[in-house]
Amino acid sequence: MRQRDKRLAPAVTIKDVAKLAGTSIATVSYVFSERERPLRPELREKVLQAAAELGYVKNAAASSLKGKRRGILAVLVAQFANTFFTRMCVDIESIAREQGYVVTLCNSDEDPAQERLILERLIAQRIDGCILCPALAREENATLLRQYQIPYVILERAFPASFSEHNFVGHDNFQSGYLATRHLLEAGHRKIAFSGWDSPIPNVRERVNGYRAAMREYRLTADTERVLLGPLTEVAGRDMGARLLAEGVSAAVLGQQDTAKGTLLHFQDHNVRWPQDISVVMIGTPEWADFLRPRITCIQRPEKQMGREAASLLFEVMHVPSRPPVQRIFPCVVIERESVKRWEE
Amino acid sequence: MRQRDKRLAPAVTIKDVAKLAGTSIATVSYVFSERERPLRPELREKVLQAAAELGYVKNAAASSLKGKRRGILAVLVAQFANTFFTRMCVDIESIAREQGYVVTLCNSDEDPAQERLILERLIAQRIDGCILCPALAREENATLLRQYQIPYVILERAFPASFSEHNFVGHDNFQSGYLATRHLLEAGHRKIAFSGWDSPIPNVRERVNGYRAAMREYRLTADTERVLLGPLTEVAGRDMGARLLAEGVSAAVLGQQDTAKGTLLHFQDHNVRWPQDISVVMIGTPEWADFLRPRITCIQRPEKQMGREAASLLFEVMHVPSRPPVQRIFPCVVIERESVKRWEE
DNA sequence: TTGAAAGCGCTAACAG
DNA sequence: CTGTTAGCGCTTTCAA
Repeated sequence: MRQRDKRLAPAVTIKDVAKLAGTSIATVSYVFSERERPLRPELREKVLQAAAELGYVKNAAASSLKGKRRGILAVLVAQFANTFFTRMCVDIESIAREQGYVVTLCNSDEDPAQERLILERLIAQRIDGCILCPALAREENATLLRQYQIPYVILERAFPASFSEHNFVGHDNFQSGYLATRHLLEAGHRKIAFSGWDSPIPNVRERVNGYRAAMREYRLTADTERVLLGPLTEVAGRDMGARLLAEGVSAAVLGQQDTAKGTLLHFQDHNVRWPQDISVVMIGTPEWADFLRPRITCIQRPEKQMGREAASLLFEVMHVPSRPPVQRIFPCVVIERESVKRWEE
Repeated sequence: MRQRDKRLAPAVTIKDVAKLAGTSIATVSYVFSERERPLRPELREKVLQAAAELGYVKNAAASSLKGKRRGILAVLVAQFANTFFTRMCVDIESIAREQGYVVTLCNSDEDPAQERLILERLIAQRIDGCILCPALAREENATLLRQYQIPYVILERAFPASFSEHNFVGHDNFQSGYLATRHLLEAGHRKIAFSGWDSPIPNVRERVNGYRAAMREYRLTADTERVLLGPLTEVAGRDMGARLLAEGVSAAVLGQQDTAKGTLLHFQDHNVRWPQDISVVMIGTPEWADFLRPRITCIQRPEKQMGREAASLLFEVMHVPSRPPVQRIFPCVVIERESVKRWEE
């Protein structure tokens, strides 16, 4: 009676079901548990009946108290609205669901303090596992996960100093820069610039290294290199567009898709045509690229596979927490289109 | 000792903290509870110390057992990768975080069965509240939330038959169709088509109604109306592009952004120029529209405000569950650009 | 086959 | 001020 005073009727519990079915709570528990236990079929039926009648749903939180899994996985990314992440998340989510987990998708918005706060909340929820794409690629918060013994996988952004200490899924940034540059070199270009995000994250730096390596292979010395970096904004990208033209290069690697957007908008607004005026290769495959004509030659990262891999690696870690960390790096491919023309000196 | 046999060390609990601080578990509980209780400052300090030393984090699941809130809010959308939803989610998430909640973001992928499964999982987690954008605008699953007394807000897709029975936040679909059409009519167009998604969702139908209403205001009879609908794919959109041209209209309302993408790609690939060859107004503001030249006149929906409103309405419902349902409909605005030319008969 | 009962980690009377 | 204790809903051992 006192309970009825509350605004909400209390949720139906195992006890209510047991009473209605005329059995004990243990029996009800077993009916809804994964663990098998011999049970007279008609009793089982009665329990199921009663549960359906009352609309019983097992309380996962209570269940977790007794050492059962919580049924929650977290995915914490740094740039929620970035399609690169969104695409991976879609697959992570569907795999997790197949395995009976709900996924909590959070956004640190590239802010380590925010990320820390979110992780603390997630730890308070006693999540079963976490896929983390660390804000600004900072390691400190990953340590939290380790400290609380939560199985986790680092996604896409590695910690160079302790690379092999974490489970990791990412793509080969070096290779993406290398492939993009080599593609231009093979087309005869020699004055090639690289533009991208001037970030604390090693990813773009790795791409720059790939660019440099390719340049070296063609015996191009350091003084021929042109690396333009700037903040992660459209405006900065536009600015890089202008600088790219001022540099007088015949080709450019657009090394990061958000800044590339600004650069290409600048080109478009100033009647700079590709590949006539400048040849370009972009790292990434944002949706807006579908509208560019001529179409842009891109370096494609295998987002779907990466998402699937991150999820299955997480499950492996959850099953065998003592497993030594593994790192899985995915290669990229060149999607050749019409933004590169042959260059004859 | 037996505990140590497990692969994972057991999480530190209130008991461990109490022991180290040399106090009772009740005291520890109060230190970490929102409820105030007079407490000697130095004791409080000792508890905090001990907790920090052990790395104690309150178990939200256990806490929820005693009627405390769980600290989880769910957002379940039908099209996870659609920027319209993503943008709203970003704001919902940040508001929820301010209030101390973790947001679980799920994707039903426009499949009611999937949606039901997810909702059951969420109910099992005893989420504190839910924002639901129902797959195919079907009502059946919203009923689940009501049945389990979970505070909820329906987002963006209304149930016409029982509109006022649910808390709702959405934009004015009728008005968006109306404004788009009137904009074209005011520019002198009379042969105007409407294209969009042939969906079971009332939203696009409402937009069509808006289109019709505007046409009527200009004394255009039903036989001058041209409504083209098709599936939610780029290919279907391209097809609509071709049909739009075949219809010989001078202007079109692109009533849904995913099909609009196909239509505009078709135009682009067939050298159909806007506004020279056809004037267009699009409902929606997808990111790719930034690249279209001339720029497309759009109907903008206030995504940010809608997200914030959905979140705050949910909090209101959570505080006063008995509150009669309210519906909040947001108006749209015309963002005028260069895709409409004056039409002289 | 089934049930009784002892907790899981935490909250909140209630008693000192 | 602070500690004791009875649960919250569920799992699982042990006994019947």
